[in-house]
Amino acid sequence: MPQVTDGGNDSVNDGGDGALPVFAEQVLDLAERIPPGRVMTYGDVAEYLGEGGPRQVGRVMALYGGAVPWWRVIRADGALLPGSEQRALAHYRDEGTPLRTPRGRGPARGSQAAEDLPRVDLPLARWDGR
DNA sequence: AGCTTGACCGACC
DNA sequence: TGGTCGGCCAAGC
Repeated sequence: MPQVTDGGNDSVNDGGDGALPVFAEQVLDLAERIPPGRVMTYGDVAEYLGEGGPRQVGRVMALYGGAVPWWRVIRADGALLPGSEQRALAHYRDEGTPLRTPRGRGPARGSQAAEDLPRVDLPLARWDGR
């Protein structure tokens, strides 16, 4: 095998299907298979795949998240995406995802943020892949 | 080759 | 309850 002609184009080692890195495909596939009413944290996804870290998962979602139910992948603290909270919240209410009200059950006490955005009840809605 | 940033996480105060 | 610090992994400049 006479030289490899330097193969200038190294990398691109995607599954061969295209411009989508394998890791990204894994993340998207997993995101799609998350059942309604359930959520996973970035760290969980990374741990489930056994590769990369939470940040890499976040990157993939940021780039290709538009093709999957991005609202089912959230941060470890249960906070929703800034700017898309309302959109995600609408999906949660529709899917019946366990939510946790900021404080207070019952009659709200005056001091409260103008919006009272509920957060996802992670311990309850967390999906481990089973 | 090195530095900065990012849809992050966990520990600590 | 919430803000800060360090660590992790990859991409962009």
